[in-house]
Parts: sequence; C-alpha cells; structure tokens
Amino acid sequence: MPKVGMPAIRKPQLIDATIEAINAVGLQKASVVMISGYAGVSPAIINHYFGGKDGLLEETMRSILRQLSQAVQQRLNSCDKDDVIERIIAIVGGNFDSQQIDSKIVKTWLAFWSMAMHQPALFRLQRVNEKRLLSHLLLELKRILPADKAKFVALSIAALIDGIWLRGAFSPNGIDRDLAQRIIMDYVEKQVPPQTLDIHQQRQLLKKN
Amino acid sequence: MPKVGMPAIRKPQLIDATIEAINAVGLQKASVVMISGYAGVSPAIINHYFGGKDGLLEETMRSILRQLSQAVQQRLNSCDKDDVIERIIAIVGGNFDSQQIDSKIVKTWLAFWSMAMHQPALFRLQRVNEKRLLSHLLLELKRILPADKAKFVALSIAALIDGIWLRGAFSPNGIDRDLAQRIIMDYVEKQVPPQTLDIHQQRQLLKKN
Amino acid sequence: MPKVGMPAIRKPQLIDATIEAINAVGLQKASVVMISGYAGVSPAIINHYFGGKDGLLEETMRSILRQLSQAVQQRLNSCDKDDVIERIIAIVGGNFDSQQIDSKIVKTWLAFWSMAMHQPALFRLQRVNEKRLLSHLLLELKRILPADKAKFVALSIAALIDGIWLRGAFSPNGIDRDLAQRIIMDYVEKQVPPQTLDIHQQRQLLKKN
Amino acid sequence: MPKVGMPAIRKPQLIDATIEAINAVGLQKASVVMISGYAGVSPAIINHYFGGKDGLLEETMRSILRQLSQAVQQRLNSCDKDDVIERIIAIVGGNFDSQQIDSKIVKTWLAFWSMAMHQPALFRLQRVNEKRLLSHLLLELKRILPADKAKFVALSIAALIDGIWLRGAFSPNGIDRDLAQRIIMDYVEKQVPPQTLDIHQQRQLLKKN
DNA sequence: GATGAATGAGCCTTCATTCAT
DNA sequence: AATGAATGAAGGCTCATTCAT
Repeated sequence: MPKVGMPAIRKPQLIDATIEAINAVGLQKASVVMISGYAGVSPAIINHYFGGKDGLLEETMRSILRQLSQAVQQRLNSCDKDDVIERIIAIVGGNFDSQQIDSKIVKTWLAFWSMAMHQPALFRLQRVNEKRLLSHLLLELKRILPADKAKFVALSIAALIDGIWLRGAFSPNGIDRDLAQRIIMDYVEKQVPPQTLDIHQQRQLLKKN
Repeated sequence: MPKVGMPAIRKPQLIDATIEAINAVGLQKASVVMISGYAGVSPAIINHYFGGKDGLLEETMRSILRQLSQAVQQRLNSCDKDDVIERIIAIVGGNFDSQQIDSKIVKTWLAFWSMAMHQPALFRLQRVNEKRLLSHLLLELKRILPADKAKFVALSIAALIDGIWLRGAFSPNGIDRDLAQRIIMDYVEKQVPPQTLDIHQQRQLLKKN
Repeated sequence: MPKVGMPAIRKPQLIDATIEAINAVGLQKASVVMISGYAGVSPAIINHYFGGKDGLLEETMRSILRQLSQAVQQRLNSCDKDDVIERIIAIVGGNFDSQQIDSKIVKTWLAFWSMAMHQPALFRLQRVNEKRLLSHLLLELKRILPADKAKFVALSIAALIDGIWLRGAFSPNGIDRDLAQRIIMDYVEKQVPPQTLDIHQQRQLLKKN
Repeated sequence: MPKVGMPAIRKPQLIDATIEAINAVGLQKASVVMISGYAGVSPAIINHYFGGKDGLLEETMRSILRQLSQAVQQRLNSCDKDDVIERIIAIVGGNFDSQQIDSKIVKTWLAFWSMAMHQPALFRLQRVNEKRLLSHLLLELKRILPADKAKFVALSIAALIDGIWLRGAFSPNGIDRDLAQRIIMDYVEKQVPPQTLDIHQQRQLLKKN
C-alpha cells in the first residue's frame, strides 16, 4: 500500500476517526488504539502523522473550526454586500450549519472546550474562533448602529448563538436551527431601526414570529 | 476510636479537593491520588466514601448544582412575589452568582458538560438543571405574556444566560456579571409590554442603556 | 502484605533484581517488566519507589559505588595508620573485592560506563568514584614521595587497577585478584625508595615475584 | 540504473553515521531512523546492506578494530625490526592514535564493551582485539626478558594502556596521549635490563621523567 | 538500488482500585 | 475510620523491520 500523497489521505481519515471515537465513548476514553481502529490503521501511524495524540486532537479541532469558518464564509459570499440583515442571517446560519449541529461534532466541541481550559494551544484556537464570530457581527452592525450599541448587540447575538447551541446540545431533539434563527432575528428586529429592514425582510421577520 | 459524623466532614472536603484538582490540571489529569492529596487524605478513602472516582465526580456535580439552585432560590425568596421583573433579575443574578462564575467552578462545569455527553447519570443531572432554569423563567413570564410568547422569551433568556456565561469562560477577564444583567434586562424590556414595568424599573432600565 | 518499613526492603530487593537482569540479558534488554519479575513484584512498584527506570538505574549504580567505597574503607580501617605500603595494598584489595569482581557486578559496571557517557547524573557519579580512588592513593604516596612523583605514581596505580579490572572482564577466567596485587605491588616496589619497605614487606614482595 | 560499487560507498557512510549517532545520544537511543538520518538515507537501507541493526553495529565495531590494528601496524612498519623499545613505543602509540582517543570513538568503544558482555559475536571481536595487543607486546618483550617475566610485563603494559585509556574517557580533558607514553615508558624502563636501552633511548626516558 | 509507508511488538508509565492492617 | 502498600490493566509512544513500488 505504500503510495505517495498518503498524508493527504491519512490525515482527514484519522481526524474523522477521532470525531467518531469521541462520539462513541467520549474524549477521556478515546484511546489511540480505538481511534486508529476506527480508521482501520495501526496506532503507530498517529504518531507518524501528528506527532502524538495531542497533535491529532489539535488538528481535529482545527479541522472543525475551519469547517465552521467556511460554512459562514460561503453563506456570506452569496449575500448582497449591502444587505446587513441578510448577512447577519448568513452568519447565524453558518453557525448552525448541518455539520456543526451534528451530534458528533457537538460532542467534540464540548470535549474541546473542556480541554481548552487547560491546554494553551487549544485555548488560543477557541479564542480566535470567538473573536471571529464577534468581528463578523460587528462589521455588519456598525453599518446600521452607533459603535457602542453595535458592540452591545453583537455580543448579545453571539451569546444567543452559543447559548442556543449549548442548550440544544443537551436536548434530546438536538439543536433546533429554525428556532435559533427565529429567536435571533426577533432580537435583531427589536434592536435595529425599522427603516433598516426592507419590506421583504419585514414580512419574513413577521412570519417567523 | 471511631468518629461519628466523619462522612459529613470528609465528603465536602473531597468535593472541594476535586474542584481544586480540576482547576489545577483539568479533569483528564485529575487523578484520585492528586485529589486525595489536595484533601490531605489517602486515595483509598475516596472509594470508601464515594464507591470510586465516578461516584466522587457525580457528587461533585450534584454539589455545584445544589449551590446554583440555592443561589437562585435565596434571591427569589427576598423578592416581592408579584414583581415579575425583579424575580427575573433574581434568577439571572443567581446564575451569575460569585461562586458560579469563579474560574474553578467554570472549569468544572465545562468538564462536566463534556462528561455528561457520555454518562447518563451526569446527563440527567444536567437536563434537570436546564429544565429548572427554564421553568423558573416560565413561571414568571407567563404572568405577563401569553403562553407561547412566554416560552419563546424564556428560551431566549436561558440561552442568553448560558451564552454569556460560556463566552465569559474563555474571556481573559472572566465572566462579566453586570454586562450579563444589562444585556438580559435590555432584552426583557423589549419583550414585555411597557405597562408591566413600574416607574422605578423603567428608570433603572433606561439607565442601563 | 502492607507493612510499614517496606521501602527499606523493596529498594535493595529491586536493586538486586536490576543487577540480576543486567547480568542475564544486558542493560538494553533489561526491561522494567523483567526486573520486577526477578524481584517478584509488579512493574508499577519501580515507579513507586524510584520514580522511574532511570531512578532505579541511578540508585543501582550508587549502591555499587557505595559497596566499593566500603570495601576500601574497611580494609583501610584495619591497617596501621602509618604503614603506607599496607594501606596501598588495602586500597587495591578493596577495588578487587570479591563482590566487585563478581561477573554480575562487572557487567553492570560496563553498562554504567556506557550510560554515563550520555547521562550527566551518572557521569558525575563515575567522576566522583575516580577521584576518590586517586585521592586515596595520593594521600598515602605523598608521605613517601615528592608531590609530583606521588601524583604520577598514583595515576599509574589507578590505571593499573582499572586496566587489570577491565581486561579481566573479558577474560574467560574472570578477574584475577592475586595477579592484580602482584603486578601493582611490583610496580610500587620499583617506584618507592627501598628504605620505605620494612623487612617483612620486602620479603613479601620478593615472594610475590 | 543499477550503480556498481554502491556497497563500498554506503557501508562506510552508514558506519560513520552510526558512530555519529552514538556520540550524540548513546547507543541506547541511537535508532535506525536517527542513524539513517545522519547518513541522509532511508532507514530501510540498513537492512538492505547489513541485514539489520545488529549487523550494522557489528560492522561498526569491526571497522574501529580494523583502524586500531592499522594504527599499530603502520607504526611498527616504520620501526627498526630489532629496536624493541621503539617497537613498544609504536604499539602504545597506535593504541593512543588520534582517531582512537577521539571522543566519538571512545563513546563507541564503551558502548561496545557493554554490548559485548551479552553478544557472543561482539565478545569474540573484543577478545581477539585484546589478544592481539598482548601478543604484539609479548613478541617484543620475549627478546629482552625471560618468558614468564615477559608475560608479566606484557600484561602490565596492556593493563596500563587500557587503564589510562579508560580513565581518560571520563576526564573532561579527554585522553592524554603524552602522559600515557610517559607512564608506560617509565614502567618499561624499570622492568628491562639497563643494557637493553641504547644511549639515545636512555636520554629520552630520562627526559620524560 | 532505494524509499515512503506502514506495522506489531514491546516499553515505560499512569492510575483506579483492593486489601491487610 | 483510615492507610500504606501493591497491583493489573491500559495508555501513549518508540522502534526495528517489512513491503510494494
């Protein structure tokens, strides 16, 4: 089986296996033997490609963060550059992307938050992630609100996103994306001056409530 | 010389030591040797009193949940039974009680969330906790809002509480209780009919913005 | 089996087992499982008492060095304080003590020399050991020879001791203590002024040749 | 394109890399990956050329022994066939050849002694080496001393060579070739009948003391 | 001839737990 | 009630070696 370009195949394969293992038994019990078992390869290969278990976990978190970032970016790219409300919806939607609210990923997130509290490398990743969400929101809100108010609203929306996400993690039905959008849009509607919303959006928002 | 009431001494002592250990190195590395070291006793005693490490961890979570519940209940008890807004402030305040936003407890919470995903006993505890917050809020909101709207707002407030709490966990400055109250009260103000607020509260809310 | 004072029993027991294992298969293949097997205990106990394999190896070397030092000291203690020749014989004798020329110890010495080249802690032990031999010899020789000559002779005797010891390590018959004494005493005789030797010693030395 | 004479290139290259690795981290930690890294080739090639790590180590020892033998032989070849003292100086000189007292080679020697105790193939090499030194010395000494005395002196000189060499290995200043020659020549001078030495040599020996 | 890829055996170490005292 | 002592199972990791290319 020795072929070139194996790293490009093995790395995602092992990251998927890591998420699978965390999903199955939790981070504490996700041993390298189990992870490599899910990937159908030898445990030694984890060291070969990631320098150890820690490296694999960090790469796994990076991978999830990358996907989150892409989910947001893709939605933003297909938005009107000047439609603030549409763009906020896009940001929220990206954070509740199908992949991100999948039970496997949710469990992995929680595991990483726990680890991040004690591993500077992971903590930094988490911080960057938080700041990115905030700056995305702020960028839009500043166009329709004064600076301090924009910051206040951005913080609130970010909190709503994380809070709904977190509570959904412990709900038997999982995370409810539509409810999330309704709650957040309702909040936005009440914070922005009415004229900001065009007729179409006003109707949409009314419908959601 | 068998001492009476030893359990009442040892149990809190070991629970504190557990939180201390999780604070210091994280749940993954908090071994029973380390925990018993913090408590200044022998590791064997953990089995004696809690039947094993899992038992200790569950009791530790129970202890934190109990304190959270008490923090809310105490504030509610010193409120006017009919002042809905004051009572919501009390509920929010309890969730941001000094103890609960202490870094040690925050780390422990995150650790438990991670574990709860894979341990039914802990998962149940977490569910009960979530439902209690929601029912506390709902109980009040139903008195000033129609049922479905009350539920919607209760969910939102709960999400804001958890979201602000969670984001604060990763902030270098820790969790900001005042900001939390401001954000949530601003939200409440915009959701409830104006006449619900008495003159005093209206002034307070205006000040906060 | 839990009794107090176990460390005093376990430590020598494990050190003996280490020497036994090195004797049997060499340092490279002397795993903690094998060593603990020789001692009839669990591998985990090595960490418990020595903090790891390295700690055990260092303690083992210390133990052998201590025994060498004692072998020399005991012989010196039963010597006339002023009989230089007798005291040199004692020093040489201690270095060729039955225990030190035992095949097991010889193999362990060689293993340690090899390790000492790359482990500062062991290197230091070896240095101290070398210097002690030299200073023992020097102390005596200075009483019958000028300082620079004394140093020259001390170095030579030390080299003869080590050289004979080393070559004996690779001899099928092992190390020959008597030959060592004969070679070294012959050397001493030719380096010290005749009048230093009393009649008795002169006869002895003649006999040896 | 099969290249001819590759073995002749690769083998010394890998042997040098082995010595380099032993010098850097010691035999225990000198893995085939590290060795092949020093040589700038793939680890698999070690198996190709030496049949495994053991084969490489044995060849490395053989190489060092060969160089030692050559260092002695070259010096002997440029000696007067009948000048016993000069030839002994040559033998000693060869054993303290620049290459042999280089730190890298010294570490490798010690590593091999340790291994030789448990690997018959290496033990045999070491024995041959010892015997060769002894027979070289004996061959010369028999021409000026009676057989038993010659053997006695040969053993002593061999011991001095090895002893000085060994002690130098642990000295921060390394092995002192001149001191070695002085000590050994002083010894020889006192063991051989005065008339053996010609005027020139007598002067040299006097100077050395 | 040479290599990138992969492996399985084995190593050191950690740890929750048990047990006699 | 409490502990010092000990353990077995498991964990992460290293490494010499193999193999298809």
